[in-house]
Amino acid sequence: MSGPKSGYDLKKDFEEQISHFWTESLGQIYPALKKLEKENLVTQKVVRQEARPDRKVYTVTPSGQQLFRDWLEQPAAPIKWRNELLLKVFFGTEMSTDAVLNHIVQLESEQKGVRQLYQYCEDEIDRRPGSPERKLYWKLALASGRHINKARLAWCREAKAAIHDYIENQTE
Amino acid sequence: MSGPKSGYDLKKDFEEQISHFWTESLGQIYPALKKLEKENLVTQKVVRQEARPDRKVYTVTPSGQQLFRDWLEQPAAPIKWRNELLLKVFFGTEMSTDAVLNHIVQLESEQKGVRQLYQYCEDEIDRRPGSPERKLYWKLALASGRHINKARLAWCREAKAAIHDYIENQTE
DNA sequence: GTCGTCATGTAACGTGTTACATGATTTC
DNA sequence: GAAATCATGTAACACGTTACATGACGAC
Repeated sequence: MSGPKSGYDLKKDFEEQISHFWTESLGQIYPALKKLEKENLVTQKVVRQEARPDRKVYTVTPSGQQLFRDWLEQPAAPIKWRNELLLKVFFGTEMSTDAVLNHIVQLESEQKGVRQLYQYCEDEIDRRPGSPERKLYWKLALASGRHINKARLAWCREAKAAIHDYIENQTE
Repeated sequence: MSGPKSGYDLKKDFEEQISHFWTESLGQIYPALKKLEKENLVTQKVVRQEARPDRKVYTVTPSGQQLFRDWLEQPAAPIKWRNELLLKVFFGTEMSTDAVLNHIVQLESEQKGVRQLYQYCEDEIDRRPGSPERKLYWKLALASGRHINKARLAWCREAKAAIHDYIENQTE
């Protein structure tokens, strides 16, 4: 985000700012930067350091910025679903009800942790420097995660109740 | 799901039953079935048909079922996030507010369509034959989608309001 | 006549993760 | 003394999609 960055810097940015909705590994970033340089979308500058490996700092070129903006305005690709937990719940008939409940309880406690993380992140945004516009969009992206998180927790409650209901009607 | 199936059958099952949280292409399914057969987790049976290509029908072996059950009870892998729309919103500072709003409005109308689809699916489950247990888990998996859908729509409303708010405070 | 469905599969390509390799410095 | 951090990168592998190929049938 804004300003010259090395591949390593980018990875850290991804992790702390947008890991909630996007992940990228170094094995992708380094080759990508090389490719972008070949296409003149970024330029490289080697910054020598003492007692530390050289940093290769990249800056986006005007044509790179143009391409980025064009990409930004194009409609986003739909999300591809790959939710292993739901797949397992779907096949719940092949397990004991306890095993299914286990999955749900695990998701629930995981999501309770996520909820706290979001709270912390939102406070962080306020504390950090940045323009109101920057903060607005950062918060919006976070807010989406918060809504999804809430939805997951609501589902956990509902799912637990539905399974308990089923068990009771079964034993009657 | 239950009973011998061909690769083609599987693809259709994936599409109509679990496409909301899992996708799989034929280019994955056919090689996978071959591999599973080599490992004795499924057996193949060729069913000749007239005026139609032969069907290769696969049945899960006992050891395949055991492995499947073991897999089911193991904790699910966490979801990897790749939400292009949120990534674009996050970089909203590089676009006009209108362009950002466009993305949100598009998501909103898409999700309104999804909402109707979920309603239809839930009615379908009731209409179709199946054990109460089978229906329970199918509905639970669907319910998750419904919650997430609702969360997305709520976020759209919130996001639109936040951006409009920002615009108003800007022009003052 | 063209398109979609049934039914299989391969091959090319693109995407993404993980492990490995280097090597000094700092922290526990 | 071990592990994490800084910083780069490559290579092997695994995962996934798409296009292609075949060929008959039925619907429009």
